[in-house]
Amino acid sequence: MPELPEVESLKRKLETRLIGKALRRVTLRRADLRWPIPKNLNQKLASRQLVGLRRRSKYLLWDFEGGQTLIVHLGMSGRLFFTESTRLFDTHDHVLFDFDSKLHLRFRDPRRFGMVLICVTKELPAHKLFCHLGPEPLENSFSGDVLFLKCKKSRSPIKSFLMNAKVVVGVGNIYASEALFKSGIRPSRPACKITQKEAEKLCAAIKSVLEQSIEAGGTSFRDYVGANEEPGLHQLQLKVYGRDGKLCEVCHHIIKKITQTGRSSFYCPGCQR
DNA sequence: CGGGCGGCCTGGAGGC
DNA sequence: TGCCTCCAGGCCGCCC
Repeated sequence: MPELPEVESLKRKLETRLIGKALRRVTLRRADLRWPIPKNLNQKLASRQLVGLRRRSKYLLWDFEGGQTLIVHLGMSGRLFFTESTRLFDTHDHVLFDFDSKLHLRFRDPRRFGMVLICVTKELPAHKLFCHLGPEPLENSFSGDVLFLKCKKSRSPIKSFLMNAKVVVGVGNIYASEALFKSGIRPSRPACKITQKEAEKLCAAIKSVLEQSIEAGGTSFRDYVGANEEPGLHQLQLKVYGRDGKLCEVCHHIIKKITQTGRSSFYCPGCQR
């Protein structure tokens, strides 16, 4: 389940090998993902040079010369990886990107929740996927003050609140649980009951949990692998996510699992108030 | 208008 | 061992 750190790690690995390379050919093997993949990808991108890779939220943005940007979202089970062979395909290999220098990249997504779209680079900020997004959690535009002001206006449980992309982007189920553990806040607390001090602690916890995960190459809990199909290592550092029934490393209470707005949340009843 | 939830998918886990 | 059910979850869009 790729979240922000997984997409960021992937971006860093891809850019060292792909920036400046020309995309020779795009082959679309299956277009019927949840959002259909446009059939004219090859027509728009073939023989164009990749001039930049960016990440916004969990979207990977590929800027090509000629002013087109490819938008890729890994959804739940999406993978993007280099491959030697251009022949052996899995049934879930939906798009093949053949770059110069025999760099073959493959987009595989068994659950087909992912997205591969194209947009004119200049029109990206106004695109409906991007125009309502909140701040990037690792940038200065996301601060304890900003979080506190937003919290005051909402009675949603803080865990659901953090997963709302209008509040902050890129914080999914794993890192929301982990950041709340780190800041000692129960996931069920109404956002408006968070104090200024707690908002500052929570903001810092979100940043540090995400940064540590990027450092470890992301979390490979189920589906995520890196550009060379290598798993991330951050799952080894998880304190509460997926650890229900086990003992908290800090206070030895039993970690609990609850459901909030249809998603599982994990917390320590001893550490989180 | 904001928040909750259903639908989209398939693989893997767990129960019988 | 095999079949069936359930669960995972990001995001959109509908509905209250």
